[in-house]
Amino acid sequence: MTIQLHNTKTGKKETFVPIDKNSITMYLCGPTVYNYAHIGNARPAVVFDVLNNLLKYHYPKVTYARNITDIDDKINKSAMELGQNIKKYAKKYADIYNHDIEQLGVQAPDIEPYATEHIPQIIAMINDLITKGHAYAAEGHVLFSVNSYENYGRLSNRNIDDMIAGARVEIAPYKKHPADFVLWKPSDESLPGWGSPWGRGRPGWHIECSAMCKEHLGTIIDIHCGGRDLVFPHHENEAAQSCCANSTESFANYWVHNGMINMDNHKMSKSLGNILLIKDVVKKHKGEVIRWLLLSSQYRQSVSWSEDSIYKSQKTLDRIYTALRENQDSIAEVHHNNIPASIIKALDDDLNTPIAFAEINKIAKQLAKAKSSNDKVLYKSQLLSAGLLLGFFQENPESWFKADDIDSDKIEKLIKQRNTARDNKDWEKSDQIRNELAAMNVVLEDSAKGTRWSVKNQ
RNA sequence: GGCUGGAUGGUAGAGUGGCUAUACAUCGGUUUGCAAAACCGCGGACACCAGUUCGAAUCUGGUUCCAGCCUCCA
Repeated sequence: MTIQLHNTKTGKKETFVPIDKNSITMYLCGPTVYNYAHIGNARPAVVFDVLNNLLKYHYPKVTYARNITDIDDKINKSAMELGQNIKKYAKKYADIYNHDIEQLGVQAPDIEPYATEHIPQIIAMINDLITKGHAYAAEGHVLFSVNSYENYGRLSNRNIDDMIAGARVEIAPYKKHPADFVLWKPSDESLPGWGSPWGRGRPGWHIECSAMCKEHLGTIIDIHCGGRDLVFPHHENEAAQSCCANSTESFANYWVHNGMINMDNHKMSKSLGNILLIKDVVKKHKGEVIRWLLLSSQYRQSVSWSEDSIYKSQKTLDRIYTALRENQDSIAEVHHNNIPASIIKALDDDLNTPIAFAEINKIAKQLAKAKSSNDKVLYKSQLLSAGLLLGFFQENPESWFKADDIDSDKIEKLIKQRNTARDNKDWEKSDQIRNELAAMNVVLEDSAKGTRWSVKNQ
């Protein structure tokens, strides 16, 4: 068994070699909670949920941490504009994030650290950086000195001087070097703040992740994940801080970054104003459908988001659930051992979910065609076991085709009436009832076994 | 300007130096009171130009176009 992962550090696909195969550590940069979570927040949560499952399939112990950044100027700004308590405001959106991604089948991580609960660790780390000559205090701020770290820029493959030449932002006067970034900044009374050797203040962006990684996973971790757009500056800075503060060569051995979501061939982003919120998407579509869509591209590629791609995901899952619905009497054994090797092989290869999905489709087809009870049990077991690993097919197939807000008794009564009419070959009445149900978005399917109904998905 | 990635059938999306990806859609068939679902089957693709090779959509070089990061971002 070897997992291959594309490592941003080297720009290559590499064989994953853990620091300690009996205890794997993985960290995902979770959201800064200042608004409703969008589908761009959902993609890493979903993708690395699968990676977490895969690692847990292979290794006896995996510690997966996914943080919540609940102290940030964006949070302060939003909360203050709305006249709300900043702490409560952040907590509210952290809970919403968790609730929303849960709808997409994302399991809770092993550890969910909050930045504000790690202020002492953050201050200690900043102290270390100052002591070791990698940071300096100036005008109530503490800044990381990029010149003090020769490897600065290596993760994101950037040359500091080039970046400064193209810099478009005004440089704060207290910075020794234009690329120096803030570790600690002063807070006035209106802002959240904590006592520190540099006065009352709050942490800058980046340091919280370094401190939380160290606290929960150690000074060097196996895998650090996040969105592609975090490579610079966030991860570059995290790596610099951590390596300097901990006096280590490496911070994370594997840096794994997911691609963006594209709407009309453009990244979904705040500046373009094309943000789609999870809460709005799951109002219209099943979470599992969205999860399928998010995993139907390999994680490093962009996802083309459209109504059409949602529809395709819906239809594909409908077909698979139909196969399961036809085989409800077969008793499947859901177990790791029943996951087909082809699926593990696909996932081991840098999380190739499209191939895994192709395999799932083939198995679903086998299941639909299966004649013998042995085959039925075999394929159903494979499908449900692989589904568990990837986060699919655990819903009851009957309920998959129903809607929560529908009057089942009434529908079944009408179906009974229609079947009486059919027995009497009263096709006119039969069709009239079918139309009546169709108006309620209910689709009927007659078979030798009786009449089956489903709510038509939009 | 610097650094990354891309360009595959109607659409989405993998992969491979010669062998059906897969899904959705279309078309034909089986089935059906009608239908639906399911199944069977048929097509159809590798941006452009050179080169390497017995053979390239797959390797190399170039061209064009697209996206991302360099500024908050997942």
